[in-house]
Amino acid sequence: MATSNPGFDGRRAATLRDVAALAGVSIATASKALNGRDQVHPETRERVIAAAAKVAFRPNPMAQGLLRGQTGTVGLLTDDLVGRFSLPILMGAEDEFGSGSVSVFLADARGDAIRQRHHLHAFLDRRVDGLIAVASNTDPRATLGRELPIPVIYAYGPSLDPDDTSLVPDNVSAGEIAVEHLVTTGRRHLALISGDEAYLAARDRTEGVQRAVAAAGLSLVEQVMYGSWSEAWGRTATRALVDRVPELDGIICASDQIARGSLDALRDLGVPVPERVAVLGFDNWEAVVADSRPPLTSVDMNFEALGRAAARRLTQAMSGERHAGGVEKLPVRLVARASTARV
Amino acid sequence: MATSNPGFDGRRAATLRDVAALAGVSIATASKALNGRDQVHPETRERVIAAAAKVAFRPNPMAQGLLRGQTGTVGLLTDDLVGRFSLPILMGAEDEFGSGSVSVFLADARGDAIRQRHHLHAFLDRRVDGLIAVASNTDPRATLGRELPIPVIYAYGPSLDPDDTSLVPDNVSAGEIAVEHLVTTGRRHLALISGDEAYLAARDRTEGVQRAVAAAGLSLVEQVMYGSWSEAWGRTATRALVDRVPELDGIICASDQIARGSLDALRDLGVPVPERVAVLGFDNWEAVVADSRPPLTSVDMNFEALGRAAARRLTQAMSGERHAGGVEKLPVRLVARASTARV
DNA sequence: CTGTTAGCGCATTCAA
DNA sequence: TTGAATGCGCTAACAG
Repeated sequence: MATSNPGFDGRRAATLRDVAALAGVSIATASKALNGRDQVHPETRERVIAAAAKVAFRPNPMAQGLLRGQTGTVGLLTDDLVGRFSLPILMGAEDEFGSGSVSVFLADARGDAIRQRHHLHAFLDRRVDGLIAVASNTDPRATLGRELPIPVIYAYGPSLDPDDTSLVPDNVSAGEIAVEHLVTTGRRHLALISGDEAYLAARDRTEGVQRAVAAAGLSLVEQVMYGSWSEAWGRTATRALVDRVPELDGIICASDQIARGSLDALRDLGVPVPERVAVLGFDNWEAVVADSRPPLTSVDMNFEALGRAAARRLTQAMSGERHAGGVEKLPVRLVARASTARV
Repeated sequence: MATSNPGFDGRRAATLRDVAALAGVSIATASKALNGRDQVHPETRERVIAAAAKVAFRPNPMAQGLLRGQTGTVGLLTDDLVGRFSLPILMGAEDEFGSGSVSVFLADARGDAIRQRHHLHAFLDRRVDGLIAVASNTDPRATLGRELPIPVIYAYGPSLDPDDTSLVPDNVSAGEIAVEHLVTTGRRHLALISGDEAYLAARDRTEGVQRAVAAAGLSLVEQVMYGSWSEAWGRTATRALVDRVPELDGIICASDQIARGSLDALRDLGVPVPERVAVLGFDNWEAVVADSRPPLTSVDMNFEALGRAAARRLTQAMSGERHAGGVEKLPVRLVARASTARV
């Protein structure tokens, strides 16, 4: 009769007890059978497995966690959930973890220190096994703490504490790659329209550009122009450039948005791209590069790969590997499109 | 001597046992004291609280969860983590939950059914208390399942199952609001450049536009133009429009990107905006509306509010409130900028 | 090979 | 007012 059914009721999630009862064995034996321990008769194991399948048994992670002192979760603490930059990183990390058996907690501090502490403590209270801190820009940032009981990987914006482990895109290399591409495709009179100088990303890209220009035996046709990250700045700077430098044949813009502004200005001025001037941006932001006229060559910062790398690093650290710490720069890549096509 | 220290060792997280030992009471008493149960001497309570503070005691959520059968976690299952649309929703939800005591698991299925099932089961295995499913567009989608043991809220893309609870932006209303704004600011000869007709969002916005145009005693100067969601389509359609309809004085574009293309085309053609033609978009995508020439009026879909609403709904459902299910449409709002300024 | 026992950390009986 | 005992679901000793 139904009333004599001692265990599984169909609504509540099945427990090991239900499985054991159904298979007619003890809880311990059921556990061993399901966990692949030897010392279990093959036939018994089969019965248990069948019973588990029948009631759709899934071990309660809280019980397992309580026992082994681990939760199988990690925290993703971002400062900029809506931002274009931190998001692909976050996605790469989620992707890397999600394919395994760790689950990812998400929290957005929005660049606010109070909220950051709040979420950090929420994560620690939850007993996450590790943490990835994703910044909203590449400027070095305060550490989350030196004495945290779990490993932390900083992604995008590195920690100021050299003992922490940080992964960042190589913006200097990005600048170099940009120049090399333009030089390779025959440009000689290059200008750089940078972004907001307050950002390390702007200064790093500038450094890379200058280094590669010098290495090519050239020099920029005009002093580096710093401004903002906007299309408007790209337009303004480009108009000034075209005015002052007739021989100009390549414009490096420190972001896709600036480049988009530059393209629009050149169009207004009747300067053909790429025939007379090549234009190149950074970040390879799909929404901008794909639909601009012409499509925009851009340096992709490989954010998703960065996120995956951070996840792998964290996994290593969580499994006990000790790392020296420090900042590791990850490679970037150029995506060529029509705006720099050889003429 | 240090060796006689029975409890807290400084590295391992403090347990209630440590607190109790330090305060010289039993575990049970410590528990009661910290949880505000009465039947505890005020002085004892103080001692316990002090001890807890001293060792930075935080209750282990796995132990608590095991006991009460709840995890205090929810799952956020999105189909489009990088997408502009689902992301603000996700952010709103995270925001709403994060301020409370529930933590948010994140998983991205990328529109893939296999991955979706995988993550769904991962969430269920984790014993999340509830789930928010965020789609990548507003088209109705398959339910995650009728017999799930936890409440689910569908955000953005509604579930096909009418028993499920779904929250979506009101795209029809969005179309109406757009027309009303243009009519109010004196435009009479309106055209609609829509998006990809395969998307419900495009058809809904069209419906709203047509309804409001009729209500204003007007009619569109040209048949609704369906195409893609791109700038290129905005440019193409606009050129055709200007060619065919000299009296045109208002263009409604079904997305900001289309509108951006429209603005660029009008600029190329020498048609002044907003003096001769007003242009309006949808989604209020900051990166597009702010830096376009002129800044673009757009209908904001209030995604963050939608995310927060979904979170609140889920919270209610998790605390036992039964809801009828069905699709609820949430209000949108127009953000006026220069592209539709009254002349 | 299988079952009994113990315990992860906590909250809640119930007895003192 | 306090404390000993119980159990959430599970795994790992150990004993049979």
